[in-house]
Amino acid sequence: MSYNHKSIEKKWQERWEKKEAFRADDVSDKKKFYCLVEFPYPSGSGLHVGHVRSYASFDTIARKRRMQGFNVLYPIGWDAFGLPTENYAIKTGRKPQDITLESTQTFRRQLKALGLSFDWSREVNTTDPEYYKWTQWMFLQFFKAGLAYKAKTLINWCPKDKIGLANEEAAGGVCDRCGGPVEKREKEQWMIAITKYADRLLSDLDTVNYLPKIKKQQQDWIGKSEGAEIDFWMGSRMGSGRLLCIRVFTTRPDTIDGATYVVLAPEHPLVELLTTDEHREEVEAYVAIAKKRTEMERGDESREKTGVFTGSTVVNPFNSEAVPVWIADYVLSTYGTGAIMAVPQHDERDRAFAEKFGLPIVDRPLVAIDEVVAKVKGNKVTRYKLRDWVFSRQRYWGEPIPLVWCDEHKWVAVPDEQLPVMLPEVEKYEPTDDGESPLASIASFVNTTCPTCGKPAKRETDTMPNWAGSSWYFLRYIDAHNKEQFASADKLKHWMPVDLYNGGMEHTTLHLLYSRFWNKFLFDHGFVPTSEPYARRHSHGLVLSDDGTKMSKSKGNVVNPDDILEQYGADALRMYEMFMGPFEEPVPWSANGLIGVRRFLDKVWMVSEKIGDSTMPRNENLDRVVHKTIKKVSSDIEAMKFNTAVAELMKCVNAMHEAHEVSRNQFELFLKLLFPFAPHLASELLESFFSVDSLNDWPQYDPTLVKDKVITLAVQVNGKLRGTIEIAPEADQSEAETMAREQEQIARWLDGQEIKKVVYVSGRMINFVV
RNA sequence: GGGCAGGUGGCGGAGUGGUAUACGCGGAGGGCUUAAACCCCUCUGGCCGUAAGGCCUCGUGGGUUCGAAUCCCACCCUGCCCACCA
Repeated sequence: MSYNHKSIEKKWQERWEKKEAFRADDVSDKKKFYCLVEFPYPSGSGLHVGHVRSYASFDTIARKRRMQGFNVLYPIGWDAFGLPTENYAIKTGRKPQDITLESTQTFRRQLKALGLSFDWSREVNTTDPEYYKWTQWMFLQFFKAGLAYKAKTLINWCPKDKIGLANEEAAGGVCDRCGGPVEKREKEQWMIAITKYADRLLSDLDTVNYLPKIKKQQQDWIGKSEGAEIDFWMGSRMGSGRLLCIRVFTTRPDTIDGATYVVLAPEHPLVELLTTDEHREEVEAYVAIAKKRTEMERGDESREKTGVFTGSTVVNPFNSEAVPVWIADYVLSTYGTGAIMAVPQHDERDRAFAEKFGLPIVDRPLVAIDEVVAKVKGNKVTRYKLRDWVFSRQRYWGEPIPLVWCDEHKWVAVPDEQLPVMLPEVEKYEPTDDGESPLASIASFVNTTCPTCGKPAKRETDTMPNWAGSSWYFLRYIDAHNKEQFASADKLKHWMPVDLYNGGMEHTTLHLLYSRFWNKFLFDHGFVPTSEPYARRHSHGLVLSDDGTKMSKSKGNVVNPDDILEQYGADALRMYEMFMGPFEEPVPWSANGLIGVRRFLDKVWMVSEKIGDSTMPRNENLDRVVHKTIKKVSSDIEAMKFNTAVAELMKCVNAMHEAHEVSRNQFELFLKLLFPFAPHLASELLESFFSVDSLNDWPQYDPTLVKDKVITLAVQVNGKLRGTIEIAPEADQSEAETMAREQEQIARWLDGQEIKKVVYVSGRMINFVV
């Protein structure tokens, strides 16, 4: 017997929309609960079943919280700037604005068809000028605080996308966007000094509740290490008469006595000066090759160590021994000082290098760190792996950076009242051949006047990365239509921090770190009330294709939610995605699994047809089942064990299905538990039998009913199961022992044996040790 | 190479010191039906046995324990993340 999901789901979605049933109150006596899911990038292909897993699971929590009397904020919006839309625009000759509008319409329709309880009145879109006005304003706060600076740096350059990448986006030497290899290129870029916050981003992890693996990954990414900088001086003056020194960074100053050579990164500024004439040719050839190597190649640890001698020596300041200076690409210019003291005895890489080039390996005693640092006049320093954030993109589809170049006043901020700096319409979206943004070729955009002196000036033509808009969207939800401020202080104070935040593991070191930093900066300047934006962070596992691989358009194994909604309904899809496996872990899609969940919902419908009247005597066994279900489902939702919560609901319905009669009260309790998982069906049945108004409380279990009167106790002999007995749970050992011995089966095993010990665990088992 | 998470029936997975395989899928048999679908009932880890019952089983091998999928040690394998960070 199948229920009509189409009419039921449509009816309730319309009703919720009309009533604005999920609108959060900015002023309320209720306790607030801010429940956040990462907002989607509205791609042309529509919603992915992976989105559904995250949104449906958190919808369950949001709905349960509302029933529990919380004032719940569960918002949604669009993270719409970025390359996929721009590349699609280039390919099709359409405007990114039009493509984005179309994609968001598709996503909105699909999300509404899932019956998710988002507060649609707070929808935000990062490409809306009313939104990016504030992204630009926040960038200017960084600029005014001296945290945004333009620097000529070696950047990761993707030759295919013609775009500079942050280190985080170029991990492993591969472009985060297109998967192609990344090159090094020198470029003037806007940078944001996230490293100034490295220590706080690390230590404040102690104040938040993140999944342990998320916390660990952030710690590793920030990569704090304590060490010392020590100068190795040249023994004699160079030809110019200057005395040179190499400053090395080491985390092991105590091993300095065993430092038998020094290594510079090929990009180190002293390479030129230290190379003697007879080694110049060799050194220059090596440096040229090293520069061409991608990070990927240099990062390949299995690769044979390479290097070259400069011809110079410096003095180990601890023991005054002369040590040779080498150049090798296993030393990175971007970490520490770009120079190391090599201690083959204590470092595997140094050892491999020393062995290959016949450098001395000496075993010498360790020295106390403080003693070394004092003797060699070094200084203790803390270094981080974290790099500053490359904030410029030579691309069209992003927020224009609101700065003006004036020859007299250098970089000048666009005044607040002139924000937003609107993204102009252009003919072509491709970056220019020299890699500049398409905005650079629009004279009417570029040419302006200096806000300070009024003389002719030029606008910055780079745009921001799409991590900009997503770094503060959770703040805008709080006051989405405010024209005077990004959000009012009162409302921020009411809602922040986010109580629970869910997203993918792939955003742990990008979005999550950036947005924490961004929020901390705003906090330091008095714009937001909390130092940390998210009190608790969780992550969901990928929904894989049924063959266990990632779903991808190119492989044609993408499951379209529209087809599922049509055939099985929103409740079935939502519940199946919660049932398919543990929330945090990747799980393959299974069409059969979906059918199983739909059968369960049909069974709920069938049970409704046998609901008795209120004069029926109580079926106490079924009462017990219902109250156990209340207990388990409640705790499972809190622990985000949605899969076992669904299993428990299934058990309950199976019991109701088998029972001769199901009372109104029993069924009502069950429907309340079902509501956060399958809100349409539960609402429909609640309305026909009871009232949807009854959804203003979450069922409480009766502690006496969740305890069984009689339990099955396992009886073991030497730890092996030999039988079971039915007994009261509170029975003491002697009762259980007597009863067990009466069992013929058990008596046989104990016959003629000397019982050394009896172990009794009340409610669990009794074990005879013979 | 390092870190993290894992390895349980034919499949997705429950169970983290006390009856291994909850729940779902799939499969077998039966019922309903003119027939099929839906639905309902029973069975469903392996081996031995007519049965009662016994033995084996949670990647592999050891250990701790009255008792181990669960704790410890070693090894093998898979996934994810990081990867020459001095």
